[in-house]
Amino acid sequence: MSAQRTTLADVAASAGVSVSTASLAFSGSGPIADATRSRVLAAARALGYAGPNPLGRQLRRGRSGIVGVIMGDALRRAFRDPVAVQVLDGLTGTLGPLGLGVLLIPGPDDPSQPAVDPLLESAAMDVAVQMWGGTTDDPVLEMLRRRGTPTVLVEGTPQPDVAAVGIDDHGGMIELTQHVLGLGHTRIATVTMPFDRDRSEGAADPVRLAGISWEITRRRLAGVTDAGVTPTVVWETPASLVENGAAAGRALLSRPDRPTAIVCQSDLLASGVVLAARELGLRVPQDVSVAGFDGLDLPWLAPDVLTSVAQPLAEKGAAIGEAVAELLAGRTPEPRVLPVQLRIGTTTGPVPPGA
Amino acid sequence: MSAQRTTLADVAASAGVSVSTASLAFSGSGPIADATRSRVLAAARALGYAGPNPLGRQLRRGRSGIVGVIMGDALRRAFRDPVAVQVLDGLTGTLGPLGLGVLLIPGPDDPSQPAVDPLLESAAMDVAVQMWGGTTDDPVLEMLRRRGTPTVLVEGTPQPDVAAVGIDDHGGMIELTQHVLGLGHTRIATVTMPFDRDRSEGAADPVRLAGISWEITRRRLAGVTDAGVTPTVVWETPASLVENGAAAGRALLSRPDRPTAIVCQSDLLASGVVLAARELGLRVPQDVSVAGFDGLDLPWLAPDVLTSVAQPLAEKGAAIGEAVAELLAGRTPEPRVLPVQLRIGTTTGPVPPGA
DNA sequence: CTGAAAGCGCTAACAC
DNA sequence: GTGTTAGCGCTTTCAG
Repeated sequence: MSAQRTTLADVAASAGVSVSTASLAFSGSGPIADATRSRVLAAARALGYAGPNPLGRQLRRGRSGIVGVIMGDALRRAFRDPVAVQVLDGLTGTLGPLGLGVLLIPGPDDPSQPAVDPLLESAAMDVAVQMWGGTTDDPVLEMLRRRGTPTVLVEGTPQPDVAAVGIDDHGGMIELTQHVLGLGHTRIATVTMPFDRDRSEGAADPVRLAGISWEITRRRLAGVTDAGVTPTVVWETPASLVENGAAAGRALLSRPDRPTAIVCQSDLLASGVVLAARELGLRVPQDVSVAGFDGLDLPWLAPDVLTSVAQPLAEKGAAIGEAVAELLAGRTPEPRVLPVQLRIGTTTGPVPPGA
Repeated sequence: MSAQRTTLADVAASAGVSVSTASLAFSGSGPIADATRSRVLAAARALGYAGPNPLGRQLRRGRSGIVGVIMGDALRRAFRDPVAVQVLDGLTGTLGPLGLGVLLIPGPDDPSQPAVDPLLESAAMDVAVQMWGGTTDDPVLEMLRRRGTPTVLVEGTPQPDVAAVGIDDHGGMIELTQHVLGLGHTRIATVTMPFDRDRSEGAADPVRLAGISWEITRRRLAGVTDAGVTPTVVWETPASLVENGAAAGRALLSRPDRPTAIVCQSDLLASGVVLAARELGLRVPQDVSVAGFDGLDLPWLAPDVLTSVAQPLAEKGAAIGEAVAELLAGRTPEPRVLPVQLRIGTTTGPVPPGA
């Protein structure tokens, strides 16, 4: 088409005004005569000019209008997690009206990959959102700090210069565990989310338990132990998805010292455990109680309804969006901890008589 | 912290070299003495400079490194569709290594919203990907053309200056319908994806049928009719999700002239129909056959396996990524139509004797 | 191998 | 109301 993209200068020349005036015609801010504006816009239309080049505008303003969202996982896994998706939805809902766009940044996939996605070093973004916690000494947070990118940390341990949004998962987990204890269970196993980027799978030994670097995993596990339970097994999964829960369930429920209750760190994991139990011919909750965390709506588990701890997902997304807006305004948002709520379903019941 | 962000010029001054030399130290391209480079990098580290400001670089290069992905739906819905998610995953997989990031752009939500998301007018992007077809006279494509943004259209009708990636859904639908016909069915209903931004729900009358603006919906419906079937009912849904399929199923299967087979335009819709059938006490496929489209893995439908037309989702994502790369290289990628494959499951069977 | 200079396209003071 | 001017931070010729 054109050898040279048409610029605001071309439009201004064509309309017989200065560039700054032409700029005003588009930005709307600042005083400009209606007649002048429409003359500029007409010239623009005639030249096929679709509005100011965002790149020039961004450099000048020092703002890209982009919020980098670091998913807690490779995108393929992240998108399979309704928790991530619903939070993301709540977030985009508040960001959109602010004229901010979401740039997806994959989280760690496997240890063979670099620890931080290259986009994190090179992409333009005004604010970053680190979804899903973060690890101790997180290389992502370190990178962000080096770049001077204001950051919202979701489900992480509060840090000096980082905004925080989270839920009371520790408290929720205590409550959930107490519910299970109240039903008389003593042989209680727990299925956790990944410990670290290594993503091992299986029963965790004490050494491994001492080195959980995923903060959210550690905090939820602490909820179980702080409720006074020493799990018969702490089963680590490589990802918080149904199939990982199913694998955990198969393993735990085939043991000679089969637990009478399994407390899981997510609903997806828990529903996998329920499926595994059914598969093994065990009745839930008569033979084994299963509890999850998140409060998802899982219609395909019907007729069962998972006992779980509900977290306000859309509100969490909105809270993140508000924190982003605060940071952009140069303010420091207060850390927010959203409440959770124990929701008793049909998958937990009294300890079996014989056990 | 600093009143002024440190720039490449600061680093250069501190290292005692010119800005252009400092630039070379970071970009790597171009000749530079090792000693000089390390001196620059040391100075950068000392000043807490994390690398060139992307905004400056982008303006200079005329490239943002951003690919805008226009989801076919409001994000909240889009992310609930495994088809969209898996394609997106395949896409990011090929884009990542190219140093390109994905900016999420919501598609139309409901008619009360503006037809094109504001991001589309204002965000910087080198290429746009319009997922999930497009409508006739799509305002999105028009906007993109006006802005001069090279575009990849997924599942849309090929256009002069737009790259296209799609699947042979028309052919797949014909094959699927023929399979159903071969089983002896004559009372065949079909459940479609939305017709347009209005997102009506219910049996479509001839007037409405004549005005389907969602191209993908029209093409798949044409597959059914081109196989020689006149559906007893064409049921339009407001979104391609399980609950919409369930609603359709309840309605269609409660009619006096209950169809013996229901061909759906997506697996999500089809699985909703299967659930509705079970709910109504109908056996699939003994009482009613149900077929879908996409070839998703739907374990929770077990023990049923949906009869469907499988499309290569990850490959589709990769093909889109390749088209993006071509456009960025200034070339015009050939339109690509990926093959689909009929996959017969357990949800279709012979027409019931009495019917 | 290194430096000087030009300019990507735009906006925001500031002067008129 | 409108024009002039000065950069935003960087990369890339082009000389040296």
